[in-house]
Amino acid sequence: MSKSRKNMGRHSRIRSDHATEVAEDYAEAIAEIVELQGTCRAVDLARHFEVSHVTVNRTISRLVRDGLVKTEPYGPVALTAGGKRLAQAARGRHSVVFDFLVAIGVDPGIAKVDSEGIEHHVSGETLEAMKAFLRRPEGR
Amino acid sequence: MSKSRKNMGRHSRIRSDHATEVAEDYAEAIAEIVELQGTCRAVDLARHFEVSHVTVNRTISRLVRDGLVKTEPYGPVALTAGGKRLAQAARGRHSVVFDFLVAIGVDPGIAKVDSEGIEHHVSGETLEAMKAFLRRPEGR
DNA sequence: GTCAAAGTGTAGCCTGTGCTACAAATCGGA
DNA sequence: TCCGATTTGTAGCACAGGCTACACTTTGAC
Repeated sequence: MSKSRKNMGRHSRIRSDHATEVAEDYAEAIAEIVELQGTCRAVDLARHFEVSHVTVNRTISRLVRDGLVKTEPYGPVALTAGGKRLAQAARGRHSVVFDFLVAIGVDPGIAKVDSEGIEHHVSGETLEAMKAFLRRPEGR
Repeated sequence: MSKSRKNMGRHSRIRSDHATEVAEDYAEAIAEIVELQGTCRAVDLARHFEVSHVTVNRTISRLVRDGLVKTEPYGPVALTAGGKRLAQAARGRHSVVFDFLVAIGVDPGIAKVDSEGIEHHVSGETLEAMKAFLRRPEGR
């Protein structure tokens, strides 16, 4: 991340936000797993994302470096305050996108997959438009 | 691309489709530039995506390798038949997503940026739902 | 308590996408 | 025609994200 993200143009911003996407996905997944199981281990994330534990390991290192996650050798993975904030924000966006897709008639199974990809590219304005749509009385 | 994409799970598929996204973006951009200027040079793409010409160069090499693009040393960049097909498909999806966002009330400027990110994550089913929405008589 | 299974860490490899710096080619205008 | 500006090519670096192979801890069943 040599440029300061703020000074990036639209296109390069779109491309280089992959790191952020990954961070959001991980934060969301960790929050979810902790909620379900009490703690989250690396192997849970490996299974969740269907990648090797090595990849998870290094991603977690980056998240630790970026202050989103706490962990100890051979110990579980936990979100920091910042990580929790990120997870909650991602979750909020995710659920709006999901509900929205279902509202326009997409099958929930499809909507689940698509919303995971779409959520990272939805601006605040578009999210508001989706929320507004969901508030319409006519419904779907 | 060691795994055959077909055998990938949802999550890994989502992640590893970045190469495809880039290919679609380039195909779309090349088609657009050719339409506007007659030919497309590497420098046009560099300006379009706001990346260095070196990055464009190597990306084009990959597209050539993948049979989407034709080019010669110091020559312009042209799409192969496959590249044109990809460009057209991407363009179609892009315009549906853009029109859809505008239809639900998103500012066109915002919709332009968001649709570029979203288009790659929209399944055929979701695209159909968007098209169906656009066909509604009530309009927005 | 021991030992195997499960989980985690580390080394080393590949590809993709970004860059700077420098070299070579092409093209236009004087 | 020639020279400088533009464009393209190449070398080499960094980092993210994927992997396999192998080593080491933890944990649980016996």
